[in-house]
Amino acid sequence: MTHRAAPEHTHPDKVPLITALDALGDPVRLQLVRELAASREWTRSCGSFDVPVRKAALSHHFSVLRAAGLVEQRDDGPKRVNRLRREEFDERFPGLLALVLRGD
Amino acid sequence: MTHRAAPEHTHPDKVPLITALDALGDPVRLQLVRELAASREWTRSCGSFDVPVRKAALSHHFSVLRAAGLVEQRDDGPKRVNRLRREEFDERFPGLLALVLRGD
DNA sequence: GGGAGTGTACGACCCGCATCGAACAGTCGG
DNA sequence: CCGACTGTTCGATGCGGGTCGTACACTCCC
Repeated sequence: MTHRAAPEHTHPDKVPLITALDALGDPVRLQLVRELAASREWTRSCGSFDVPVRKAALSHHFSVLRAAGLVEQRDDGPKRVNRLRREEFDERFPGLLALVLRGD
Repeated sequence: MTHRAAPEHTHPDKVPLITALDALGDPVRLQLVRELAASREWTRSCGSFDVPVRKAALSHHFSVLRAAGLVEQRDDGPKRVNRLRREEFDERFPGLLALVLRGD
């Protein structure tokens, strides 16, 4: 046994607007979302992102992104791979994700 | 003479996305924007908003909103009246304001 | 001119958050 | 079974942002 505890997710439907704005209002998390959006689903492990923070902080940021309904995670061997919740999040906050990914 | 110094404004065009998200990611400022959106332009003075902070903090929040290109201010006698920059801001960040004003 | 009203500037305080290092848990491959 | 790798958790730290009180500037009206 000894399964790893599944990460706690929050569906975008239950996310207050201010939580979403707050989650996206951080440079590191914004970068994570953008980089994740540019990758195929379930291909990026947490440590594979180009952000200037150590893994402890990184783990924290992913926790915030999960709580904001932006990211879904799944265990894949020793790694934890990620997926951007495009459709669900966009249905809850139409256009917000598009705005974030619109570069500039 | 002794004109009052005109408040410093930033046009939405020059506002980075993260600045806008950060400005809207605060409960007090979110309330200010919403309340302002529900009023006719140039009718609300800074002190006329129903927020649980004193005027020093209030002044700070309006400074942030100006810097984010969300609010325009004009001196009207002893008061300083406000206007939500709907069109300009929406052109810069399409849909974001709508999202904020969509209540829920 | 004086007083009331409005908003800004300044300094101080404080709480929260982002960060880190280290220790731990789980997984896989040799 | 042991070591390398990945990510979480914990406690500690530092700093930035939100808040306040006070003092100040400006405007209007009496």
